[in-house]
Amino acid sequence: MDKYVDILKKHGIKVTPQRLEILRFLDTHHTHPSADEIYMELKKKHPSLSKTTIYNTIQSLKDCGLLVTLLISPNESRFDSLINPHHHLLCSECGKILDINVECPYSRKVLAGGHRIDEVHGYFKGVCEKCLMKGGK
Amino acid sequence: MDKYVDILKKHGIKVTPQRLEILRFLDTHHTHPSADEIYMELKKKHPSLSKTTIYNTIQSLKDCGLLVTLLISPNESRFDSLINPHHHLLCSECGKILDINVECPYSRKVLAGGHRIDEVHGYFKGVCEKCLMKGGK
DNA sequence: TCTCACATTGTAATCATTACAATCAGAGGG
DNA sequence: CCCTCTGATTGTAATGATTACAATGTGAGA
Ligand SMILES: [Mn+2]
Ligand SMILES: [Mn+2]
Ligand SMILES: [Zn+2]
Ligand SMILES: [Zn+2]
Repeated sequence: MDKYVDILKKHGIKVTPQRLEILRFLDTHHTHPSADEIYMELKKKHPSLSKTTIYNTIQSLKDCGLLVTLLISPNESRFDSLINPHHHLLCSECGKILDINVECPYSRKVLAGGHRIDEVHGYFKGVCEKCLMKGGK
Repeated sequence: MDKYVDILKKHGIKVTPQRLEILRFLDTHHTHPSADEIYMELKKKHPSLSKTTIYNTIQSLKDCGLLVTLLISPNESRFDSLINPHHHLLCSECGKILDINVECPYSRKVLAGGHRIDEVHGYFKGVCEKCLMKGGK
C-alpha cells in the first residue's frame, strides 16, 4: 500500500509512525536538510517526536544504504536520500546545497596508491548561478 | 629571526606567544590535527592557554589563507597548513587522515553550470595502505 | 493472559564551537 | 615618563549538535 512501508520492510527495519514520517520527508525534500530542519517540520504534526529519534532513524537508514551524510556545512551534518554518486555545492549567499553532476574520475572508488576506497565525497564552496544572476556579484 | 614571527608579521597578524606556538605546531605537524589535539599538546607548556584562543588563532590564519579546514571526520574539524590543493583519505582503521595527491579536474575551480567556485574539497573514506597490509583486510 | 527479552524512544549528558565580557598593550596627551 | 583611552586579544560561560543510557513499548513464547 504505502511506498515507505515497503521500503522499510524490504530493508528489515521495523515500521513505526516516526520512521515513516522521517523517510517520507527525506524522500520528498531533496534539499539536503539538517537533522534540525527535519525535526522542526515533523514536530508540527507529531509534537511528541524527539530529535534523537531523528538521529536514530537516520542511522538506520544509513546502515542499509538509503541515506548519505554530507559534511559540507560547518556545525551540522546534512542528509541526502539520493544515493547515486554525485557532488555538492554549498552556496555562501543563499545557503542552499545543490547537486552537482560532474564526471568524476574517482567516483568508481578506485585510486592509485594501494588504499581501499569506500566513499567518495566531492564538495564545492562558492556562489550558485541563481545568486550570481540576482546579486550581480 | 624566528620564521614564524616573520610569517605572522607578513600577514598583518600581531605576534603573541600563543599564536607563535599554534603556528609552529601546525607547521611542524602535518597530521591534520583537531582543535583539541593542538590544545592538549600546547597546554603542556602553556597551562593558561584556552581552547578559544586555538579557535581564534585558527580563524586568523584561515583569514589570510595560511590554513584550511577539513570537514572529513564527523564530530570535529581538522586543520591543514599545507594549502596547495590536494585531497584527503580518512582511514577507518587507524583514524589517520592522509594527503592524496591525485589529478583532479576540478581543482582549478572551474565548473560547468554557471556557479562560482571558491573552494574544492575531495574526501575519500576507506582503509589506508598500511592498515590493509597489517590487518589483512 | 502473563512474563521476559529486545527494540524503540526520548531525557539528560557530552563535547565542539561561538558569544561576549575581562584583560592587556600600545598610542597619544599631560 | 606616567596616565588614560581604545581597540585587540584572551578565556569564561553559553550554545547547540550529537550521543549515552534509562524509560517505555512490543511481541513471542509459556
Ligand atoms: Mn545531493
Ligand atoms: Mn592535507
Ligand atoms: Zn545561492
Ligand atoms: Zn590506516
